[in-house]
Amino acid sequence: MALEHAILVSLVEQPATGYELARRFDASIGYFWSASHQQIYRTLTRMETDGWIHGTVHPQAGKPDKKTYAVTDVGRAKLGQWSRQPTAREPLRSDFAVKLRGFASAESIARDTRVRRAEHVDRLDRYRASEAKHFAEPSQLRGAELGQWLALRGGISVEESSIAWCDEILAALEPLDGVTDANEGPGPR
Amino acid sequence: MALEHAILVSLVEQPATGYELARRFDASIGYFWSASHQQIYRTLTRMETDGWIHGTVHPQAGKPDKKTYAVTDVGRAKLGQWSRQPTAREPLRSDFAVKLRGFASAESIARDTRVRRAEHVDRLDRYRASEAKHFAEPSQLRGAELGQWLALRGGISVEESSIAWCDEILAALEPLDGVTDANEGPGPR
DNA sequence: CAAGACATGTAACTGGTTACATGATTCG
DNA sequence: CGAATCATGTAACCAGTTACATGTCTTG
Repeated sequence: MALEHAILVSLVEQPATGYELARRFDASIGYFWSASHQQIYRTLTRMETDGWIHGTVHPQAGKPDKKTYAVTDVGRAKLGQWSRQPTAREPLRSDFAVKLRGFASAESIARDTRVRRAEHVDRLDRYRASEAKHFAEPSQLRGAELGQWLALRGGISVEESSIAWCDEILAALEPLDGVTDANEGPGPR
Repeated sequence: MALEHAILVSLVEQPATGYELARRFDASIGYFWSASHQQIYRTLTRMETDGWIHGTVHPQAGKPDKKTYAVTDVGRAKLGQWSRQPTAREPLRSDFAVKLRGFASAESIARDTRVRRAEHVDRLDRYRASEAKHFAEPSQLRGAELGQWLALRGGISVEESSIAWCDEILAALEPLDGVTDANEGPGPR
């Protein structure tokens, strides 16, 4: 039920076509809510039917038409309503943690952990760059900007603690190097 | 695709009935992979059909029969195979972060944040208690136990950073107290 | 100009959620 | 003894993923 609201948040910030939205969901808003372009198109259709957004078609010579969506008053109202409602607990689902708990192979866990660590470092860099660029003076922020900054702070916090966790795992696995098993010898990968 | 594997991990640790599993998914393994009892029953049926687990029926006088599931060799093999495969990135989905970013009402965000903070504190306490009880001497851990401990460490790390984030949000909102709006006056709740 | 990437979508499948069902046990 | 809760499930619906489709633009 919340993809719709994530789309509203994004369209309120700036109207967009389905394609542009899809790209925002690969970055920015996508850091907190992921969605594929297929989902987005389907949801946009439903939202327009329901009158939450309104699409304006721009014919393009030779190309397929573009349709830019903007939030209607109804949409704004729905978003406000949803935002004010208490948020339910957010259940976790981490394949990685399940694997770790099962602990079938120290080697593959170490490999996974290194990959994850690199991804987290990458994200953290981007978050920090974004913070430096857009929110140099946090104490001055109000309203929507403050919200954006706080969301970003959450992302930074998550990434930092994820990296720390990866380091903890790698440190714990190190002493096991070579000790663990027989089916990891050299060979094709 | 991973509920099955979470179930395998849990059943390897200790065979159980569907109901017992459902309760484990409210705690322990459920901290990393949530699932409702309906999902669990459905998945157990499929897993038995596929030969990953085997259920033994215990007739009970007056009560409905109990069925205890244990992992078969096939299941063990499947689990090992899955565990050794690289883990895909885990997309985030947080209603809370989306709301924060939309920032419709400082009041309701503060309320949500306080509730979340309390939940995180609660979990953190349980994790820490569990750590103290089961993993007093982490440097001695090996294999499955090490995995369990590292997973728990991840939980602790997530909770700690979530609490810190909540505090940051509350600190940023405080100066706005009373400034924000008109529709929050005293009244029934 | 053919091959690949970009831009925009539909359709089918699968996993997760919500609503309902049924009998036993406990408690006021 | 009736209401609430425990224990165990089925069914229908909805959201998310994967696979496919189609036309354009870029580039070697």
